[in-house]
Amino acid sequence: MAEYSKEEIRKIEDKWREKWVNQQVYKTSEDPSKPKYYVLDMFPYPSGAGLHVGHPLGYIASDIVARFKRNKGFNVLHPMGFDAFGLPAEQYAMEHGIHPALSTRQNIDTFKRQLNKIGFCYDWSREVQTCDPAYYRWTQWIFLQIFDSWFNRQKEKAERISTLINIFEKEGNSRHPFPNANSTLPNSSQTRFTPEQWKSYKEKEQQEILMHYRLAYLAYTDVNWCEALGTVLANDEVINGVSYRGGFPVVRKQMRQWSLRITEYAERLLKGLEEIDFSDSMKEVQRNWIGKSVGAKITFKVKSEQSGADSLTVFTTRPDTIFGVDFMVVAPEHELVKQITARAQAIEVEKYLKYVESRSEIERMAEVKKITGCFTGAYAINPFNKREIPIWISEYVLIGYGTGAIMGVPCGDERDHKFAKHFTIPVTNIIGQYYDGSEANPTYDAVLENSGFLNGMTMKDAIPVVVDKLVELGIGQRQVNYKMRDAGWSRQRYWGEPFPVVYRDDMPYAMDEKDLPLELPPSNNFKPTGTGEGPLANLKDWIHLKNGETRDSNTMPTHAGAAWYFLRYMDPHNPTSFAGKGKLDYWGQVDVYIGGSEHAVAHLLYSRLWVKILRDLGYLNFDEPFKKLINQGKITGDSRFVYRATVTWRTEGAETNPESDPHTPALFISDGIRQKLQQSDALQNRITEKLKLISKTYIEKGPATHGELRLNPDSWTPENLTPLHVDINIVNGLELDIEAFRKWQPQFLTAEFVTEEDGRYLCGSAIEKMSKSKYNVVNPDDIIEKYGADTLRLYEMFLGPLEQSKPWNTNGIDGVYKFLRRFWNLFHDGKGNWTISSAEPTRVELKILHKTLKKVEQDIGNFSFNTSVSEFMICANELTALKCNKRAVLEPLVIALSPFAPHVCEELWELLGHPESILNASFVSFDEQYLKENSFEYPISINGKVRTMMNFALDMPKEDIEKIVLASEIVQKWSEGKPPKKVIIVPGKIVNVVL
RNA sequence: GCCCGGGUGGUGAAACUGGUAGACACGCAGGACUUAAAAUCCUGUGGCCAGAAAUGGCUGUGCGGGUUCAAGUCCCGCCCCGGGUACCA
Repeated sequence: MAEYSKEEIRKIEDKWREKWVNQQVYKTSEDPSKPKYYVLDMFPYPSGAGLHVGHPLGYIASDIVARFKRNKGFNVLHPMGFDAFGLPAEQYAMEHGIHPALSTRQNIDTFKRQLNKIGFCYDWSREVQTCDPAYYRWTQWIFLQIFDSWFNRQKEKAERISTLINIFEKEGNSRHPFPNANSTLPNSSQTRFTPEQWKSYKEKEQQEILMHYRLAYLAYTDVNWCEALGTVLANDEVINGVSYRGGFPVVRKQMRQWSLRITEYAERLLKGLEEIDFSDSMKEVQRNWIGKSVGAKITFKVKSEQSGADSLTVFTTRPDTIFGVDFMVVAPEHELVKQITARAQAIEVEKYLKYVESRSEIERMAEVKKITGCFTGAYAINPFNKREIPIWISEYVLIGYGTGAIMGVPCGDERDHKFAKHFTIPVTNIIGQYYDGSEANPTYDAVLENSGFLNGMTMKDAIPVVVDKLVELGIGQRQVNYKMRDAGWSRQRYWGEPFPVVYRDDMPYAMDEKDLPLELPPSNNFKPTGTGEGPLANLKDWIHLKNGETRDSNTMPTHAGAAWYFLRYMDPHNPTSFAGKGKLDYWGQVDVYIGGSEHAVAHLLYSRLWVKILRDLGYLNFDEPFKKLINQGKITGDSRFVYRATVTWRTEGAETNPESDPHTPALFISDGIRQKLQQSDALQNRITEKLKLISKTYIEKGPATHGELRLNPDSWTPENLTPLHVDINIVNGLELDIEAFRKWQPQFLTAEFVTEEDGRYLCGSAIEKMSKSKYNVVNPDDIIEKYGADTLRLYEMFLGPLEQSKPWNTNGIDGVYKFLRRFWNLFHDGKGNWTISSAEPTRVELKILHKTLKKVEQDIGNFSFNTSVSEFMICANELTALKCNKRAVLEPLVIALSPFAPHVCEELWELLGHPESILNASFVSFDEQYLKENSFEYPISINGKVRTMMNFALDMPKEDIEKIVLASEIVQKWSEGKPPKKVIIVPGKIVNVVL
């Protein structure tokens, strides 16, 4: 027996960590007799830096849910694994010469060791690693299923490619045109073929046609090419024209790449959002990414000198504004440009196209407000009033969206208005006073004017009228557009899944299933070839097969392995399928998925896509992978800075930077002084004096080689302060431990300080991302060393709402630590002796128990863990005050607390005489009946209406009951028409009446 | 610019569908124990005012209005902070 001390905590935690592993208490198997519950964490990328205190936040939350659900009688699946393919390991390999496979394995070991210290109840027997051939065998297999599928738009689902071939043989592609409007038949500009034609095509031509339909397809696409990384990046990996990793420039380039035809699923991905429980912002981000817009396609007749093209098709969401069209704009890359440009404008247009071509992606993005453009000399004819509308070219119209052409309505669209003003195109006002002549108004409410047959209608109402008319005239139709593009799926990288295909006659063919996995060949050459081929192209023997076939030199993006890992957990060792049908059906959807919001688009969309495809192909019976998503907030670091006075130094007259020499004595200015510096000449002089002094001692002490060097104190001005990150471990609050700082890094050994008046050196602070280079990382191991894992868990939950981002600080950690000791002491006397009693609990004690159980159960249900922790603290305080040590009260509480603090609760549970792990105990649900029987409800009516029901506890003090009786009389009179001035009725405490 | 969040004590934060604002915890102050310190425990703690005291009054949830018997919570306008996103027609 012992007190709850540091030593005891360590003993308890070590003991239980070992027991849990030995007894395999976390091992889960399917059990049809119990309801299932699947709690999932976003699996981590095992970076070299290990875990910091931010990582476990979500894991602790999911662990609490998992343990709680298990105590509530659910069969809980709570696995963990590693997203182990990816760029950083490869980058690291190139810099340090350590193979990604090795560094990844080491990093995973570190992660697992750290995770286990925190006491998570993961079933490690289900661990998956995406870089394991036994795993990526199935990633490749699923890829092949996608490759072997097409999207039947009539049935709105994926089907096998063989069904498509059947259709082609019977009816050609008349009912199933190419999904992509730009696709054409091989060596032709036609888009339709008959069954006879289909049969006449050669193998390669048929394959080319099928490629236009496959859900995983190979095509020349505009890709984001990053020269510095030597690879293609997905749209979401490019931020402001530079790569999200490294910040290198990215350019558009045509390359033959694998893509997933996610656009076919745009509508289903959008609809699916309605049935899943994601946060509003998360759904919004996905909706924006999909970017659905409903409108119409309108074809205008074109009048030009050339006879080539006679029509121009635009996409608009506002067909109601058709009478306000004052110009047309086509994208510079639009094929019509060549065909309609007038001779008189040819030079201008040529010049403009050159200019556009010269603009890099970054420039275009940086200067979106710059208005450029050029008139083609051709006109479109408004079908309703026959007006001639000039056709312009401008880079603000994108070739990739809609039809690559728009109708310009300056009175209603901001950009169109700016364009018109810039090129002095007259503006037609169709919305009367809604348009003030200086700014466009995108209203839907205006009553239309100058709009022919639409006059007098509101814009909202006019939309369907116009569209009907357009359809009737055969010059337009309803059209839905999506911003989302197909997902680029090739990476010129080594450390990823190879594509399980072989090329024959330049066309890819699926590998035989029984030859999977196609293992990543060993290699130490990770450099991209620079020609657009992946590093695997360096391995000639691997790329070129003996029979003349070749392999793909690219690998899949990390999203591939992550797009289905939650399915593999259900049946991780299955050698014959990605997961057995029975197990997939038993575990089904993930009930709760916890992870960061940074995966809002990529990972979550791809996972949703893969599940939808697998479902369409009959492998799954659910359409959405994640029922509920919780985004835990980020824990940010709280950095500390010291401010170094920078001076130049002279060496025989020449000046150099002092920081280049580690022996330069450094002078650091306390933050309080720094803030007053600008206003105070006295302080400035003090610093200059100090610098002069230092410069003297420096010369005396300085190394011989620098004998000529002399600091130049006069070169210092108040602006010359350089902030340096300082290790947060040698700062207490804001106060720097000066001695520790001198020892921290050799160049600070002789550092001097300008301190506050009380002699302390105060640091500056800033909230930033936790990172090694900022010296603000807090390692969970250190917290566990100091307080134990249970305290860490409780404290991370106590810190604030799960979804909220917050800076890490340990200010309140003593509070939860003290709580654990108080809880421990309910079972022990002050000296550590076990003092549990089997006496009957009193009504008050039972009330405390059930109140706590109720709140905790509700709070966990709402993922409101911070208030749960508070509830336990209140409970412990109340029971301590009552000196309650009764088994009937404490036993249910240990179970309730065990998800939060599993180690200490297991220990107490064992001491209470239970040989089985507390994980298998049953959470005692609060007794609603008991709470009801011990309180009564009193209706409060105001002006005759019952406004509220108040709950009163029976054990409240006598005088309070008297007040209630008084109040009840007053309320009675009130309803008779004599309202009191003021009545305050408070459940259980105070009643105050002012007559 | 647009779309989501969010502004509550010295600090982290509670407050269910409008019904005691500040639970719980940190910090701080005072006290107990101690030769002393640490640890622990107890008491107090939004601000202002009155009172010897118990206590009482006023005020208070970013700012300005409104609805209501009652507003941190609902409505209108504005300011600030965080996140996402952007020539998407």
